[in-house]
Amino acid sequence: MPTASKRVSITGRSAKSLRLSRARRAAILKALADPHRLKLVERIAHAGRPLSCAEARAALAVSPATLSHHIKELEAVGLVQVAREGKFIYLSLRAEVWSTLLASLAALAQPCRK
Amino acid sequence: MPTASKRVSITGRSAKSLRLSRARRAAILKALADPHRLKLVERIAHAGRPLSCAEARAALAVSPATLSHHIKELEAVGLVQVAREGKFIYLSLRAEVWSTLLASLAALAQPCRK
DNA sequence: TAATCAATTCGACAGTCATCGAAACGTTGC
DNA sequence: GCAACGTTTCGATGACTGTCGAATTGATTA
Repeated sequence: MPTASKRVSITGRSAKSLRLSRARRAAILKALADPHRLKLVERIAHAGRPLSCAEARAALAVSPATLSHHIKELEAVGLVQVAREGKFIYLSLRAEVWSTLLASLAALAQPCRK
Repeated sequence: MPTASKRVSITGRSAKSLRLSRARRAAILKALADPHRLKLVERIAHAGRPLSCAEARAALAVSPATLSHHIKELEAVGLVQVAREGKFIYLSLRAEVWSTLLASLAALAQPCRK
């Protein structure tokens, strides 16, 4: 089954619809599968504005090294965007990736809507 | 913040709504985070009927031992139900758990609908 | 009972991962 | 430049995980 539009550059900003391969879906799910990272994503999503690193640290209670690792993980799969401003960083959710993931999972539950 | 209804017995069949803790959500996501298991869940969902173990093996191309391991993993988090009929087993998706998971993830994306 | 087949369990192995302390990097302000 | 601070990288460690072959269990059939 040949797939259509291929604009999966992770940095694909001007997103209309983007397609997630099963491997990529699994990678995103793996990034979400850690309790700390899931909590972090929740905080970012609920904040409604870019989340500072200090806020992230307060929410997670892990060492700076560990937090940095988790942030890099979420950034690598394209779920979270990292903005740098001088010394500080700010985290925000990539809405297109998130909604595409949800759509993929929702479509999966359909009993073959062929 | 105290949580309401607590009917999370995994075997909670007569489901109205069930609540998933973050830990449980993370556990389910971890179960989905493996490409083989994700593919298996897709096949089960798309089949529209209980999937035989032979079909699962054909779809995954792993050893019986490995398949058994993955099935147990999916069953442990309550995503998949295993029905035994003599020598054979049949796999089906727990719709309530699946829809609850999706609802949790979807709610997460709301920018604090307070 | 014996043989056969589906599925599971048992080790074992290689690879991955979360975690941290310590050191390094980059920015800000003195 | 130098000190302070936020963030990242490095190295190590302990725990977990996917995988398989071999042995086992349990049900069916000869």
